[in-house]
Parts: sequence; C-alpha cells; structure tokens
Amino acid sequence: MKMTTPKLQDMLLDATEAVVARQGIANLTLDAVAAEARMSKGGLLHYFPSKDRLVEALVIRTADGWRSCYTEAYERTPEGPGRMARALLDHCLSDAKCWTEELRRSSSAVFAALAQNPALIQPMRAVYADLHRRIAKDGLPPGVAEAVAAAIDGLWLDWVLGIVPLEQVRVVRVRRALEDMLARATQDRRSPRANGASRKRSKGRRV
Amino acid sequence: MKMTTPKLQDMLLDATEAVVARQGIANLTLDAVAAEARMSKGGLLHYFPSKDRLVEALVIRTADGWRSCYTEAYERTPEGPGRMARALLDHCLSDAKCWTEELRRSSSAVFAALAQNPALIQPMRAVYADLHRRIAKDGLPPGVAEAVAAAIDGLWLDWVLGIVPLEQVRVVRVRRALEDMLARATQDRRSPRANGASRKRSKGRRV
DNA sequence: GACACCAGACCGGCCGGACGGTATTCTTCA
DNA sequence: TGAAGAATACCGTCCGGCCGGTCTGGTGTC
Repeated sequence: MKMTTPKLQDMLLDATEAVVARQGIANLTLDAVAAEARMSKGGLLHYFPSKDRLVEALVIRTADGWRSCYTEAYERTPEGPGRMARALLDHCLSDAKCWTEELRRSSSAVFAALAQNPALIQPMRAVYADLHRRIAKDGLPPGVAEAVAAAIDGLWLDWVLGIVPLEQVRVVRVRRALEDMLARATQDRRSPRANGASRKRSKGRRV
Repeated sequence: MKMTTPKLQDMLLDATEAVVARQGIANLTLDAVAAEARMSKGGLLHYFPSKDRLVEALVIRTADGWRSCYTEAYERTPEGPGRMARALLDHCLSDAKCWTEELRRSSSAVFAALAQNPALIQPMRAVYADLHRRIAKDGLPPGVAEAVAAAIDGLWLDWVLGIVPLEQVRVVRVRRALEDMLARATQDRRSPRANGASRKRSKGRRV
C-alpha cells in the first residue's frame, strides 16, 4: 500500500491551514494556497486536482490526527471503568500542551470543509462515531462518559469558533469537576447503594 | 426608540437562513437570498446595504434569541444554588421542544458569519460572555456549572455541525448524568465533609 | 521519447455592489 | 382640499473583479 500523502502534499495542506488561519475561510482560494506554498497554481492542481480534493485531504488528515490522539491517550491510561473518559480528561484537557495555535488551525479545517462542501466532513463523522462507540462501552453509568466527551467538545469548539476566549483556569476548573463526577460514578459502580441522589429529578415543572 | 428590524427585515433574515440551510454556506449569495424572499437584489440591498450587514443582522438576531432563551429559562427556575445550570438543563436539554430544525438553522447563521467575516460573530461572543458571568456566580463548586454549560455546548455544536447525528436518548442520558452531578455538588455545598473524592487526582502520570 | 513535475496564461462564470429608474406614500403649503 | 414635491421603497441592469479549473508548454530524469 502506497502512502497517500508524502511530504509535498503535507506541505500543501500546511499551507492551506495557514491561509485559513491568516485570511479566513472566505479567502481560501487555490491561488492563495499556491502562493503560501510558494508554488504555482498548476503545481498545486497537479497534486490535488480540485479544491474539493484539497479540502477533503485536509479533513482526513485532521480526523486521523484526532483519532490517533485519543487512541494513544487511551493506550497510556490505566485500565478500569471509565478508561476512555479518563484518557480524554488527562490528555485533551491538560494544561498547556494541548490548545496550541497549531491545533486550532487544524481544527478550523473542518469549518473550511463545511463551507466548501458539507459532505466533506464525512471522515470526521466517522472518527466521532468510533469515539462514541468506545465511550458507550466505557463501563460507567450511562451518560457519564458521554457527558465528559460532550463537555470537552464544547470547550474545544467554543474556543476554535472564537465564541469564548481561551482561559486556562476555566479549563482546569471544568476538568476538576468532571474528574469528580468520574470518581463518584466509579465508586457508585462499586457500591451502587450509595447513589441515592441519582434519580432525583426536578419536579415536573412546565417548560 | 425605533424597532430596528420590522417585519420585512425579519422576513429577509428568514430567507437568508433558508438559503444557508438548503444550499449551504458557499451558496449564500445576495441573488439567492433575494430570490428566496421573492424580492429583487436591489430591494434586498435597500434594507441591508451590504452582505456583511445582512449577516451581521442575522447573527444579532440569533444571539438575542439565545440570550432571551436562557434568561427566560432562568426566570422560570426555582431559586437556589445552581439556578442557572438547572435552567440550562431543564430548558435546553429538554426532550423534544428544543433541537428543532428551525433552531438548527438559526444556529448555522453563526457559521455563515464565520465564513463571511469572523469579526461578525462579536454579538454572539458578547452573549456568551454574559452567560458565563451568570454561571460563574451560580453558587456551586467551581467548574460544575461551567462543565454543564460546556457539555450542552458540545452536544449542540456537534449536532449543528453535523458531526454526530441527533439521538434523543443520548441527550437524555447526558442530562441525567449532569443532573446527578449538580445534585451531588449541591449537597456537598450543604455538608462539605462528605466530598472525600473531590480532590482525588490520578497519580502524576506523564502525558 | 516517455514520464513525472511544475509554471503561468487564459477562460467562462459568478458575485458583490453601484446606479439609474419607477411607483408609492408622506409632507407641505396655498 | 389638493397639487407639488420630497422622501421612501423597490426594481433590474450592468460592471469590475475574482476564482476554479483547463490547457499549453517547459524542465529534468530514466
């Protein structure tokens, strides 16, 4: 099997991300990418025969990166219930190493795809489907691991979209809260008698 | 004070959302919006002198809608610690009423703005800043209310972006888990001696 | 000379927006 | 009251520019 994205292709994808980061999705044009990569448009189109293919490759690279990120985190996490959730918390919500400008760039590739052609996010959908499958059988009470994943997604997307500014302390606070929830859920598993508050719903108030 | 968006403007914004929903952000053109609204391009440009202004108005409308959504939910929620978090859970994660196709449309306005001109999402940023201010003084242990808000954002954005398909049962599971967390946090507040697991961190493992 | 790699001119189409025009309503003053 | 004229609401054409993609050609390498 042949590696589909040797060095040059990868460099072109980097250039694409750089254009998006600096000039916005609206200015993601073939000319701009070619200029960023110091190559002619003909050269660019030699490697990616259309803009759709270019963006598609970008999405695939981002999706693969995200998949290998959480799978490696999973490998490095001790076994036991909530292993995937713990992996996400430890790795994706760590203080400094994540949340770099580079990660932000690669993420906004997805939005470029969404603007270019919504069908192109399919690879990302597939990765998320895999992640949710892993999360579903994480050995925790239903919803707990999913809540952790959703919260991480929320922090992450809010940040990438520029809706909320990045605030390390906030990330840390949320991580602590989620870790507490995980710990509670795990010890409930062990002594299920103790979760008296579990089914307490607010009384059936009209919305 | 004059109402800035009388009926016709609102109708044009509806048309804009419809175009985005049906043809995608890439095909959001003035001609398309005018055609959707059964008006000439000249007429459209009479009300919104540029495309930027059109998208800006759309974002403002969406942001206002979101703000009044959670403020009204807040009003209808009984007092006490975690009021804002409970309001979000009860109202924004309710089974059926939310998560309509209409809401999805109005949300994707933000992505249209992001593609058109990232500066245009400022109104949405302001609304989120307000929400986070409310959440910060919600009377809960630090991070708990923020985790709830982040999880809701995550579910919501994953759905709007089309990254994960809509699955009611998943939403319900997450809501239950978050409600448990809220209940735990509240009773900890009342008897802080009981949160023995709170500070339990996974041992300092290298990432 | 066959092939991979790359350059850059070129084209057709589309899009934002300017502009001049018309119909309708509102204001003003005799 | 009603005519004149101003303001407003809306129309549709046109233009300049940009963008994706094609094409022709040029270079090095086997």
